[in-house]
Amino acid sequence: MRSRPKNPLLEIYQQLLTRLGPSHWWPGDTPLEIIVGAILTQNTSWSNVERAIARLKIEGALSASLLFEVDEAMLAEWIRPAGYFRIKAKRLKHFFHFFMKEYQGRISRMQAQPLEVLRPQLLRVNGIGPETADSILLYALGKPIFVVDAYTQRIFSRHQLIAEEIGYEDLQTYFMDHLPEDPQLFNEYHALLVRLGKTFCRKKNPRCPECPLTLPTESPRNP
DNA sequence: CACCAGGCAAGTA
DNA sequence: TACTTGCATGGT
Repeated sequence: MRSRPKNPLLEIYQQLLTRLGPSHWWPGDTPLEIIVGAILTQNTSWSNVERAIARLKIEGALSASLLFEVDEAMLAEWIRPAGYFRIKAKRLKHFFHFFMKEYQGRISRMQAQPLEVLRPQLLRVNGIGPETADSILLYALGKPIFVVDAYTQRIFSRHQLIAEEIGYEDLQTYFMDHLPEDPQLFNEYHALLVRLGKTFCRKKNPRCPECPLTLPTESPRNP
């Protein structure tokens, strides 16, 4: 009688942590900056987002009241390097309208609300979808929600741990059903997946020849 | 040159 | 409901 296979998700996590080391994530100095970054990075490389954030800092625009008040067209110019700059300016305005109206532009007020209230609220803001909402909840507010992204989906489907066509919520449920509800764990796990993905799991090399991840799925069953 | 990057919403049938 | 398309800059 063989012992129960251990939790594959935890094994993969330990493996990534050992090989890559801890991440120090999300790149952002304040919760507000993390929120802005979460919106700007939609379908966009982080290096482009960094330019936009740098510009916002130069303009002294990384505050809730300023982002609420600033002219949308001017904001668009500031964030131009992040791409989709008109639509993202609109999305930032939508979020900060919501943030001022519901929470007076204060992170602590927002943080005081439970996850079950915040997530649906965020999803109703035009321009905030599941990944952006969850990134804000986890990385800016420290709420225990697992962030799924393109890398998560690609890495796990290439290793045939999940179906290729799995949806966001199902994949998130898969993780959260098999991991302890710990924001720090969710944070580090997602960070590790992105770092692995950036290096080894781009669309370019579908084979992932150098992928350092070895799977716990096939426990050696003796013939 | 073509393709891609830590999505999302709006339009179509 | 289930596809498809627009959005846009900067790196490879």
